[in-house]
Amino acid sequence: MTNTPRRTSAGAKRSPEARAAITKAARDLLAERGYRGFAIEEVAKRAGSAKTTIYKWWPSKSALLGEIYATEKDILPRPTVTLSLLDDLHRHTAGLWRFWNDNVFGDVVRGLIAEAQGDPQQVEIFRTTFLAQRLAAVRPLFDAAVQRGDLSADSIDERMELWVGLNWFHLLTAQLEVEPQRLRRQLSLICCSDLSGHR
Amino acid sequence: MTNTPRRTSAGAKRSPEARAAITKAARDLLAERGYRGFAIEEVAKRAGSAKTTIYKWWPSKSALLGEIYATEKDILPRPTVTLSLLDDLHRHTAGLWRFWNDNVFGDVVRGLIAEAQGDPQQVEIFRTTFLAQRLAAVRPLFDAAVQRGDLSADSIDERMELWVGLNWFHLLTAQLEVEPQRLRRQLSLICCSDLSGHR
Amino acid sequence: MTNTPRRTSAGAKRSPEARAAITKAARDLLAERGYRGFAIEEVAKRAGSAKTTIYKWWPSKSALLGEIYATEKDILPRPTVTLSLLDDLHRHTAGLWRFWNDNVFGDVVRGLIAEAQGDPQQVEIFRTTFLAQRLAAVRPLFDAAVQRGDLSADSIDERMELWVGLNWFHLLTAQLEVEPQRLRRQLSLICCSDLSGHR
Amino acid sequence: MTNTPRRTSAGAKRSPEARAAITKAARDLLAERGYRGFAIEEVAKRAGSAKTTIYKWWPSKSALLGEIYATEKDILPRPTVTLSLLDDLHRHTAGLWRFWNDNVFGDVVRGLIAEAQGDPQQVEIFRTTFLAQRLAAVRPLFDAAVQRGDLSADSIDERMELWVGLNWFHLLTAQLEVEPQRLRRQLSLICCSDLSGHR
DNA sequence: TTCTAAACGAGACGGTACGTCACGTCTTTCC
DNA sequence: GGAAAGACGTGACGTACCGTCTCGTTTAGAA
Repeated sequence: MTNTPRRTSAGAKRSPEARAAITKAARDLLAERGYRGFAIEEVAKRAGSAKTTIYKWWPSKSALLGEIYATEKDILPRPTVTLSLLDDLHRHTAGLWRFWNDNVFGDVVRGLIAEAQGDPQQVEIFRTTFLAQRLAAVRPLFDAAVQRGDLSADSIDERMELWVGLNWFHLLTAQLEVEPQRLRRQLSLICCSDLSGHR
Repeated sequence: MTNTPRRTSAGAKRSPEARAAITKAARDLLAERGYRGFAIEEVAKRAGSAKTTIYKWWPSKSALLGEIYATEKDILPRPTVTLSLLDDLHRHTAGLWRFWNDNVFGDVVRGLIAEAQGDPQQVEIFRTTFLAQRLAAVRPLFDAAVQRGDLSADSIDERMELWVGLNWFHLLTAQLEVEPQRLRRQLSLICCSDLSGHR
Repeated sequence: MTNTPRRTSAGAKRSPEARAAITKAARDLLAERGYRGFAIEEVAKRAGSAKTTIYKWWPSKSALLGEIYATEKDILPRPTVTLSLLDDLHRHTAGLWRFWNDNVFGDVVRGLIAEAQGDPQQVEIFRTTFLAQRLAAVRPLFDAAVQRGDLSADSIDERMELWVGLNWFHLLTAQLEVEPQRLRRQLSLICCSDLSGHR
Repeated sequence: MTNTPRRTSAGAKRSPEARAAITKAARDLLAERGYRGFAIEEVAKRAGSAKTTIYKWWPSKSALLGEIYATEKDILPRPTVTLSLLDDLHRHTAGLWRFWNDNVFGDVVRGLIAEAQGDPQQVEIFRTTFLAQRLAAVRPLFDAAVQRGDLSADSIDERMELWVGLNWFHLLTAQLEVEPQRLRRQLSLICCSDLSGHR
């Protein structure tokens, strides 16, 4: 046997210290210098780690950024479901924008989006992992609305895309501070049940 | 007297040849290598020009790309106004996505958005120049709808943002090829005149 | 966390190949194009090396040139000591001027001197490293003369400066080909043991 | 001088204002930034003049530097003749070094020497014009010594070269501040009448 | 226990592109 | 027709990160 795999196990295990030091350094660096100043070289220096180690575990800048964001997802505002999709979405969106604006995480997401561009493969990865996770998080709000009969099931994806687009627009143009009523009006369009009366 | 100001004008004029050579080289390079391969250094080499000359007239990569995009965009059919905002928007959006998808220009816009991230100043510039121009181009469609009494004037900006967000979402996730009916449904939400019935 | 050094270990060693390739390229370039045509950029290209690697080990053009000069200088016969300082100095000086004149190395030293001007720090470096080395090489001649009782120990530095000054004068005015007797007479003043009879 | 808008003349003659403004700007610049910071571009800017104008009248940087030095030659310490060459030379040399050290003129001469290197033609020009003038200025001291019978006429040039070499050595290594007795001892070797007793 | 593969730090290295500086030549316009 | 203003190509500068590649040093599972 021992054909394909070879070597069941031996050798040192991945050091949790190194891992922690790297993600911490990355987070700090991002907080201090923003996406622009985020360089693997600098992360390694601050982590007291080696570039090789970083490249070993995170094949790309995006991978590291993604992990940072994911790690922090617990802090992410969890959507709550009430009786109105608009209310739910408004509350959640406002919270999310505040979260992006107050922390570095707006920068992180910006970085993720920006970093992915230019490499089709990365875009793919970004869409299927990161974005999918985020979408899964809000989907319950829409599902509940469908349950209530407020909108049809097959329009969920289309509406969610509009919602994500709106988020990105505000994030990428650094316009996360918006008058609540204005935001609510925009969201109401997304929640709009009337899909007929357009000429 | 008029001493202090001292000069109306003198000196060689900006060479149209150099300008043309640079923009042409930039366009070609972009077509050949996409946004990733777009380097000022290479543009200069191809244009038979000097880096300094480029930096003199276009303070940044983005500025040069923006100009290229703007001139190229003129080739696109201008949005046309009929009697239905949804029709107009659908036609224009589909054309735009095709334009982005078939040429490198999807890449260019992606690059412009990505490039701006990480430098607040650049975001500002991007928003006030590039984005503003693009928005001005579609606004007539919405204006016409207002004229027709189909929607209220004060909701134009909010709707346009939703529209841009939708564009960006599809652009940045490399999903520019979409079933027409699906796109139409999403756009219908943006055009939706019904803003009531939401709690 | 623990800011204390987590690991102890050394990195890769300086590659002798790179070093050799760089000095060789530098030597070749110097020979072909002289001091004027000597550019770090070109050295890097020829060495198949990276500019950064050069800057890492030789902080300046002068440093690299200095090293090249020093190693090349070793090819020169070391100054030899006989029973007469004047003879020794004459032989050595004539040989040095020939070395300067026949190769590019006159140019190199000229360049080193010229380059240093305008930056006090570089002058300092030039004096304490390059010049000091060169002086150490001739000092034995004078030491021997002191041993023989031909001149006093405390006048060595003063005499050597005169000697260097003479060299530089001829080098910097491109007058390295001189009638031997004339040179000998000038050197004889430097070796002169009579320090009296002057008011 | 006149910061008021210059440029009176139109037509054919060389403008003295421009000339004066350029040399003044050059002098100031040299004083402020030393030889390193001495750039034609900057001189032009300060003079409110055009680079072309400078290049028209002074074919090279050296030419401009040379003129600056020459202009100031009236301030140069004039050698005075007494009964002792050593005294005369000592007084003159000390004065010269002080002059170089206290003003920018040390920098100017350094610049002239440095600038000439690398271009054989310039070295030639430097030697036959600038250097010749300077040598002519001290020659009287040596002539007087010959008159007094202190040294032979045919050794003048050789001694003067030694003297110039000594000056340059100290100038080019930024060692213009020297203990008087030390300098005197070095000069005494140059003045030394004893050309025999060397083995 | 001993062997040995893996993880890790350090960091050298070849690259690519950056944005800047000063050069010397040129063209245009003003007086 | 001299001089200003200044655009331009040229060439090199020194820097920042990239991602890959040795080097020894630990470390811990397998023999």
